[in-house]
Amino acid sequence: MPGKLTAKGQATRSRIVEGAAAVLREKGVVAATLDDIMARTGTSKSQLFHYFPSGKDELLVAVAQFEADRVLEDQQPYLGRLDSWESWEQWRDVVIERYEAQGDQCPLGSLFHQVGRSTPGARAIVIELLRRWQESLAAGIRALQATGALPAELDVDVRAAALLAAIQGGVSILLSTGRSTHLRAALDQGIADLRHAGRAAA
Amino acid sequence: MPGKLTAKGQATRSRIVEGAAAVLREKGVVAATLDDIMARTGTSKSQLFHYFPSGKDELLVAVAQFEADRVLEDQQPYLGRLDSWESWEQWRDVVIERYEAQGDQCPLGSLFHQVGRSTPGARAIVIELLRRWQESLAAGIRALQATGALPAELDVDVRAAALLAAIQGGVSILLSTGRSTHLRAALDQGIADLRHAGRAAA
DNA sequence: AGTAGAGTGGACTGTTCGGTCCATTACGAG
DNA sequence: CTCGTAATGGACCGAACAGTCCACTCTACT
Repeated sequence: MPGKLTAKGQATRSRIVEGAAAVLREKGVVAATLDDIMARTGTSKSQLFHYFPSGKDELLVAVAQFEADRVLEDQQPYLGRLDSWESWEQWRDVVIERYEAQGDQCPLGSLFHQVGRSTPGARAIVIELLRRWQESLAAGIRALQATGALPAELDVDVRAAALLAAIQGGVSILLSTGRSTHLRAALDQGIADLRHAGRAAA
Repeated sequence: MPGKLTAKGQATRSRIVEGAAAVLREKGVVAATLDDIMARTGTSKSQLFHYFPSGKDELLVAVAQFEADRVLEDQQPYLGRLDSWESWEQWRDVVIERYEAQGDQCPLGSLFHQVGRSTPGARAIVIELLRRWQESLAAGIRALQATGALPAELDVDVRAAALLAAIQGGVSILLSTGRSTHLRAALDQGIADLRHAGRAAA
């Protein structure tokens, strides 16, 4: 990678990453070729290798990072304020809506099946994404504990981990089957059980 | 595909499927080539196309079916008898053990990311697998209702769907990160909440 | 204005890999 | 025995595609 990037260079680089992300979403990691990305971003092959000298894999990792950031950004307004049951329901709706709209094209899932195994850096990106996601959920649970809606003894980390797994599974099933039933069930049941834990303590 | 298969033909065909399955597990769907499969199964290219005339995709679907069957077969002894809390715990242990042993090589996940999108038949295989899996869970819950351990009003289908999603998510995270924390949390929390629902009703 | 280095274009290459073809051998039914 | 069909071997093909190279242009800094 070039040590210096001029303003123009920066612009081109991000154009490549964003365009590549779009192509990958549409065609899938396996089918997408460098030529597709070139066509989409209006760049030449030499530019691709100019900004990502070690080739496709390096570009893929950059896209992965880009997409990972977007996942949380999208939910942040809701995910960051899980301090009432109402806000949990809102967040639930947003998650479902987002993934239903996205249908069976998952910007990340496919990316990591391809790259995650081989590249060491890619795995770190997923781990970090999941960590932050789970941390937000945990913060939400703690917020409810603070208001007294949930008992203090509740094991926040396990609950957050389980919830995150449920979401991931729901999404994963949505990707494989095209149906959002399981995602809905997972979120509804997860929140319901949380509420239940609150009621049981009261 | 040949209308008739002699005994020898049958044997070769399954040798190919099983060998291909092994290769796919080891190298991943993307990296595995027909030559790898030929080498592993001691067959020639003409044989591959003799038994799977439409080529790699058709073979991949056959492998997917093969693997899908194995997933449930493995768990069946436990999954088929979820009629006490004890048996649920046993099943939990088996699932975790199985997926931990398997590590980050998922016979199915990767397969469907590759084939599921394109081939119509492949998606049907996953859907059927999930349906049967969820049905077994639902049967287990109903068994507990029958013994009075769980209240009759409990929505079996949603609970089973949520549980299935939780498992899938746990596995999916295990594949991406290499850690089984979330799978454990998902199973533990899922079963705990189920028990909770039983206690609350009593 | 000049120059070093960033940015860009696009032809070219080497290889990998799915898929085709045909020749040869094994087999099973009549 | 023998003829039709299944089973097998392996050479060959062509397309797709990541990656290379070099020539040319633009930009920034002095």
